[in-house]
Amino acid sequence: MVLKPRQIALAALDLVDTEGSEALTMKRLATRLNRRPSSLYNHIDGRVDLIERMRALIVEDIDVSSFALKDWDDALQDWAYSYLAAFAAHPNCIRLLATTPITDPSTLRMYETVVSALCSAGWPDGDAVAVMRTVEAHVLGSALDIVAPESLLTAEVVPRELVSLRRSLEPGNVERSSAKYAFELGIPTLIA
Amino acid sequence: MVLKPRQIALAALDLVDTEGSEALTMKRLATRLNRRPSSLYNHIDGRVDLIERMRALIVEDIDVSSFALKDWDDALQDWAYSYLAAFAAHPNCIRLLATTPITDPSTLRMYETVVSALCSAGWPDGDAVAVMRTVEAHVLGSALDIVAPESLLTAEVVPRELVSLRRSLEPGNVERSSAKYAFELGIPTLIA
DNA sequence: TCAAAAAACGAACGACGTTCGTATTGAGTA
DNA sequence: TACTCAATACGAACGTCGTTCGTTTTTTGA
Repeated sequence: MVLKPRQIALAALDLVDTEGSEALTMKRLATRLNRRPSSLYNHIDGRVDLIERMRALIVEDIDVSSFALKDWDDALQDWAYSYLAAFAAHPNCIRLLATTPITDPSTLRMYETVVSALCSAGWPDGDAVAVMRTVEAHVLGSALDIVAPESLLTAEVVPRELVSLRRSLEPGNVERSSAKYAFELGIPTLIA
Repeated sequence: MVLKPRQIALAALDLVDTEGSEALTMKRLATRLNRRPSSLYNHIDGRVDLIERMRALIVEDIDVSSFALKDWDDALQDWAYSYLAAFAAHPNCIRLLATTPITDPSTLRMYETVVSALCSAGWPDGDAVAVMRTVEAHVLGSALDIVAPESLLTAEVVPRELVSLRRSLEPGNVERSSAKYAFELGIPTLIA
């Protein structure tokens, strides 16, 4: 049972999925792989490299095929949906990835596909990446909100006096996600 | 020269503003205050408490007065602008605050004001907080993008083959911010 | 002036990521 | 099958981090 970098990243992904992003330590990861922390460095370049490999695994699930088939606005919408779904499948990873500089080649290749399509559709060079990142920022924000509403704003910490906020945080807000989808759906039309 | 918690948070804010979020260590912060790390614990409860105090300082600059004066949609727009401006003034703090659970009372009070106004305007309890967080997510995403375009996606790491992406990342994309503002301006109307 | 409270300090702790030298494993070849 | 050499696993160690504790120093206020 030789250890491959991809297996390490998969184990890390599962670790974060099941125990949260703060559980991602070399020690705990090595334990899951029946190794010692130092052994992992024979396969990966360190923690940030590990996170970039996790990013690559998630980005694998993002579909960019629409850019070759549809108009830029429809394709952008498909991309946003696929992007959202891929990150929503690994909610605990979002904050981890959002705070690590992107160096993963496959992610950059995805960006290239999007920007290239936008440029071909007539968008100026400077604006194409802006459009893409605007959509991306909203997708990431939505993903954070959809899957982890209590991660940043929890009902327990809200004082009793803030009645409106408390009432709104009661568990009856699952329909928020559909609102998010509707909102996200409006993005491309808005840019157009 | 007695040390007050607010001064510590202000020093931390300046430290992160000038040297980046990774520079926020107790040692470096204490050095700026002519103290030793352990001394800080006589005034603050630890690192997360410190970050919450930094959040409070930034939230101070967010204006919610419109909710008492205007319709909910106009007020929401004013709030979003003010929110964006407050965070854009401290770009290096955004990732720090976005990854720390919110417990700061003044921030929660701001949320209460927003949600309360939305509820008074007829929004259902469950949806009010969703609307607010949707706008907030977009504001944070935009703030990250406007002030730190190279923080996550830098031109240096992009391989030579990805020509469209490289071309789009050349320094001629300052006008993106105006696009962001236009985009953000459309949010309330979109929700309506 | 002086006692009590507040604050600053050094030392120490455990956890973390990481490096290094060495032992062990495993794959390919004689 | 036996051997060789590279790949891999390992323990020990390092420096940094946040934090705690007991003690000393400073500040406060009566």
